[in-house]
Amino acid sequence: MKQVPHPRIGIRDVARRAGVSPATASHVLSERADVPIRDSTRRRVREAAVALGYRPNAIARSLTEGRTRTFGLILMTGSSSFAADLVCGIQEACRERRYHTLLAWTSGDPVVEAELGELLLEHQVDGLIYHAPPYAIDPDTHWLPRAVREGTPCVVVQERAFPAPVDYVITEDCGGSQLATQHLTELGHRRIGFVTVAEQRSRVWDRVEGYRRALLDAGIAPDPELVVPEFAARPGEACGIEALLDRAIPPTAVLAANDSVAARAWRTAGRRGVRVPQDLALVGFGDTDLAQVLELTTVRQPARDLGREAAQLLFRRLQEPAAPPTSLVLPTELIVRESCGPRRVQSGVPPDST
Amino acid sequence: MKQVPHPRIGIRDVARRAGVSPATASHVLSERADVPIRDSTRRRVREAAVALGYRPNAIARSLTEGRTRTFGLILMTGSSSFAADLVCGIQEACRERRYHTLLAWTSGDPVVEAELGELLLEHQVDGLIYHAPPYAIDPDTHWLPRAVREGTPCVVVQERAFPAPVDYVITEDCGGSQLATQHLTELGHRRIGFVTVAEQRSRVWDRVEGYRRALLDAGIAPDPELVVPEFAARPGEACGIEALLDRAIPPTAVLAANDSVAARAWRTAGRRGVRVPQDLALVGFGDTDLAQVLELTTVRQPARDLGREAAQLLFRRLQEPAAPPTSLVLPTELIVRESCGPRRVQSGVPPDST
DNA sequence: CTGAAAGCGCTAACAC
DNA sequence: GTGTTAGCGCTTTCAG
Repeated sequence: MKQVPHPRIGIRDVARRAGVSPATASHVLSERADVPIRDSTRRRVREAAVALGYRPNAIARSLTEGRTRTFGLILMTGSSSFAADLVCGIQEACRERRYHTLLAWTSGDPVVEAELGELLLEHQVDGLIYHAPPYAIDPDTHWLPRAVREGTPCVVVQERAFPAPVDYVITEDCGGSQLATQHLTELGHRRIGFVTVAEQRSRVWDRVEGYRRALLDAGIAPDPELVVPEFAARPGEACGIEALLDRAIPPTAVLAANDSVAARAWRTAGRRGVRVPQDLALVGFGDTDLAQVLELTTVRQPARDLGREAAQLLFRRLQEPAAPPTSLVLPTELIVRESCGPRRVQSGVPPDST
Repeated sequence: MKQVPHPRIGIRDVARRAGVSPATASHVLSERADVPIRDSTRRRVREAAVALGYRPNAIARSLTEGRTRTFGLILMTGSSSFAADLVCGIQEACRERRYHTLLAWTSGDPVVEAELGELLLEHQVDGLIYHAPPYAIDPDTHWLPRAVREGTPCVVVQERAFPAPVDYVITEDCGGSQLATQHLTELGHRRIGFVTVAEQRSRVWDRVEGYRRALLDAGIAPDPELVVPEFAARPGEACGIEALLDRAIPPTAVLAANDSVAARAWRTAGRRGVRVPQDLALVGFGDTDLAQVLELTTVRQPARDLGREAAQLLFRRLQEPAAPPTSLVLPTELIVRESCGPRRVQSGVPPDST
């Protein structure tokens, strides 16, 4: 019956019970190997701690140590699946070092973001992980560049240029897209479309670029007509897969800027009687839960690794604050599932024409 | 050029610059209306604070105030879309009160969970929000019941029985499922299947129960043959939608325990030449991003509201620690999209037989 | 090897 | 109205 209700017990209680001073207790409880303490004392302190159910107060500790063992995470992302994996990766990397994540997940309002960011800084986070769409960021007024100047390390995820000296982790989207396109050409497709997204995200640009390169490599001239935005610029305008299917000679294969666009394209095509993969090969981007559920061929972005590496970069910078800014590029990978079907014969071209 | 680099400035600096004592500065900066302070002084302090770019240290404040303005969130959930909405809801409710969320997102390992939970407690979170599958929890040894006993308020999300006095927020799944099933009977379906999930989650039970009730209401005897698990008990065994389609008289409509099961069913059916909605009406559960993308008829669970209410319950309990345990049940809602199609005529029964 | 004392940055009583 | 003092719970020199 060691019921210890409210009266939170502190290190002095442990010390008293073990018959030592708080300082000694602190030394053994913080596993400080460099301080020589008699083994019998060590044991006594530890026993006292368990007996009392001692739980160190991280707040007090933070105040003295001048660090909180906490990272702030600012998240504004469309794909919750990506975010979830990212978060899990971060937490994985943090676990062994007993670091935490203080979360600021906004729906995209920069004002809210700034407010939450400020809050994170008040809480003295040891570092920041930032993932948000690249709206214009003024280095002088935006909270993040200021925080970086004041010495808070920051790594930005999935962006390449940030107006402050930060570390980057990104995925190799250009290569992934190239691989995916090549897969389509190898399957026999010559007329391949791309549904992009409105925002001029550098990530999406890379994907279009990879697509272009693969086309060129296959001796196909990229047709600007076949690259269309998912969202209409003006209401009523045909957009996305619809626009592509409306072309005089519609593509036989389509890449989408992300899995969600691909999934929508799949549905829309189906409604028009265009079957995937029989009539249309489709590939997504991201390998989110959507792609997994739909058996969608896609380019895998290692979101979990992204999170893990982001945290690692932060840890590295805590040790070496002056290390040169790093950009880590993680490889993508083509995941072949069912949405492209087997090799097909191009219409108009006889099979194995000899 | 008010470049203030590293030397973090504290409240004493502000006080000095304003020509007041730290205490006074603290009073005005914490917006304490009850302390009478001359307006001119107030202004001076505030000006000094902005001029110096003062940022309060939340850690120090927490230590004195005895609370951290931080909630801990323990998340182990299958659906990232649900989790994302939940988190956003929590953050929404926290924003105005300047509360934070310390996150522990585990992949389901109870050992890791306990470790992270302990960490949250060390960080002195003011409250806990818990969402995880209901594996067996021993009230004597599990960290959460212990934390509750020691006085940390906790609200558990989407579970009904927890071996500790906590508050609950759940969704009205039984009613939602009933509504969905009723929708199917009204569409003319008499043979309706249900794909459940292996885990005996109380949430899923509710969904099956609602389905049964609606069947009974429509004068249809529930056929146990039509309730199948998504995952095979033994490898190789037919399961999920496959098992249902293999029945002598397969169902014309199927409810799934969640959207992801529904999405898989859709794909699997398609592969067997069974079209949704023409040959098979399908309804999901959750209204996750999956359902939205697929135009899947589903039962909406207000995940965001769930998060908001969870945080509210915590706030309430901080004010009234002794308030009786509360269970909040949030309404679900049938979202009709495309996966059930229009009213159909039951095979064998002539249309509008008069 | 261990303890005493100082202080992290802030707020809360209580003087003035 | 405002300043002084005393901690919050812990770690950390630095003596002993």
